[in-house]
Amino acid sequence: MRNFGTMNATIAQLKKRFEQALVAAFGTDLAGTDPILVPASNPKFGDYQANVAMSLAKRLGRAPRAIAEQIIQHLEVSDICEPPTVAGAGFINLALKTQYLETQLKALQSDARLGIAPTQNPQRVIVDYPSPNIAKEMHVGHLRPSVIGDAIARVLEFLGHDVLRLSHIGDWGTPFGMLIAYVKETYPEALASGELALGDLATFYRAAKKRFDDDTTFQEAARLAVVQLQAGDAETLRAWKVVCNLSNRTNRQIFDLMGLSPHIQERGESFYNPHLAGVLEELKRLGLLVEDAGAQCVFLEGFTNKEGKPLPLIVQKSDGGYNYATTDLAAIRYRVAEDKVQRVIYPVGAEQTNHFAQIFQVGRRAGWITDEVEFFYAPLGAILGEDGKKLKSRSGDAVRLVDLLDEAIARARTDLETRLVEEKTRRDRRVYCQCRKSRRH
RNA sequence: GCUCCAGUAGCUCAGUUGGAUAGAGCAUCUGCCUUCUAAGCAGACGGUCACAGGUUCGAGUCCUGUCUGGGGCGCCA
Repeated sequence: MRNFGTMNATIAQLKKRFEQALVAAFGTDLAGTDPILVPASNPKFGDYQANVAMSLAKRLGRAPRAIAEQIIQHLEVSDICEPPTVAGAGFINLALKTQYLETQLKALQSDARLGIAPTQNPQRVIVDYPSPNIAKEMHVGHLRPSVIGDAIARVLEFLGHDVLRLSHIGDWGTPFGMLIAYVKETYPEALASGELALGDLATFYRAAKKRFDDDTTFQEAARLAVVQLQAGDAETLRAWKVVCNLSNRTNRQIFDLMGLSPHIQERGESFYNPHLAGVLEELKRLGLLVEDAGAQCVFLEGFTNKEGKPLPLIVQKSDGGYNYATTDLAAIRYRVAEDKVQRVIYPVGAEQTNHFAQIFQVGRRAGWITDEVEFFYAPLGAILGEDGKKLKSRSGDAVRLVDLLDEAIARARTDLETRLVEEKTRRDRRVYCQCRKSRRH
């Protein structure tokens, strides 16, 4: 059951009255009949309408309007509504009494919770927060999951749920390998000193990406760096830690700028790293794992490739590395087994619909996701530029989030100042006019 | 090729288990506020709900097909 606020309580109350009226008018056969009470389709019909008379016409073998008339003869709602009326094909229209509304509104006004009762069955809920890859700066794509995720978390918390805010940051894996390989190759002194301003890192990232795209031997070096990272190589880990700390500080500043909850916990890909092998083992034990072209896969039901063959979800690459899907599966397993959640919400861009359907399917087939726990993917649209395409900077990269926020704040401030000046001018003019008017008399 | 999402007024979108004459904001036009390049108020205009079938007392809503746009589709995240 949902928890009822005041307006919902009104609907519940009216429904009860209708159920009583239905029994009084037509007998106990109709006990428990849904009165189909909904908000009025148009304000001119009042506040609520009951559509049950039409639905009963065939069953009772009588005209809907006659049924409606008989219902309202037995309907006792005078403490809440004006006298009900029958209209159209057999609609019963209800208008709330002004005095009833007054009483309700006054009650809301004096209630710190605005009439919203805490939930009857609080759950442990995880809300997935935007997961920037910390090898890169946050960009415009992180805005929506930030704001929407935070809003969802606040609403659930207000309702009385135990909300765990987790940022599944990309602090591991391929982009890091590329970066580490590039730093090792081009700026070994920065690695040794441990000093890297993030701005430099962003530049490094672009240069490394170009290097990665242009040179196949460098791609190999990057992949090797990932393996070294996952194998726990000391120097690689040192470089990794420096980058993590810098990046986390910067991201927290951006979170603060957006006014996000201070209670966001970082639980990134590195957190799940020790659990990945266990995920593989369990999938293998369950008979879900299949080797294909050197990669460890789970073949999916309902997903096919261009040739119509079942599509694999790759959980271990042919080079031995793990990927996005593996970490997400580890997170699913951990959240159920260790966090003991009843609900997990992922506000993530809509383009990942397939990915979530796939990992949820594997999670269910592995027995981690049961009917007792709800994994909910909340797809989000993208923020588009004026050309209707994803918002890009002039150089073609995604717009940096900090730039976007700075500009938004600057524009809002300019707009506010303009309005304040206009308002003052208007006030002065009004005073002036009133003076002239009063002088005339 | 397969698959997911979307298509409602000029624009941006609501439309709650299928219910009344499909709504709102913006834009446009008209009028009002007896002095304002402001602001507001009132009204008007504006729809084959992408298209074609089907289900039924009734379809924007459910089913089937078609068209258009967007996303995704083996070792990125």
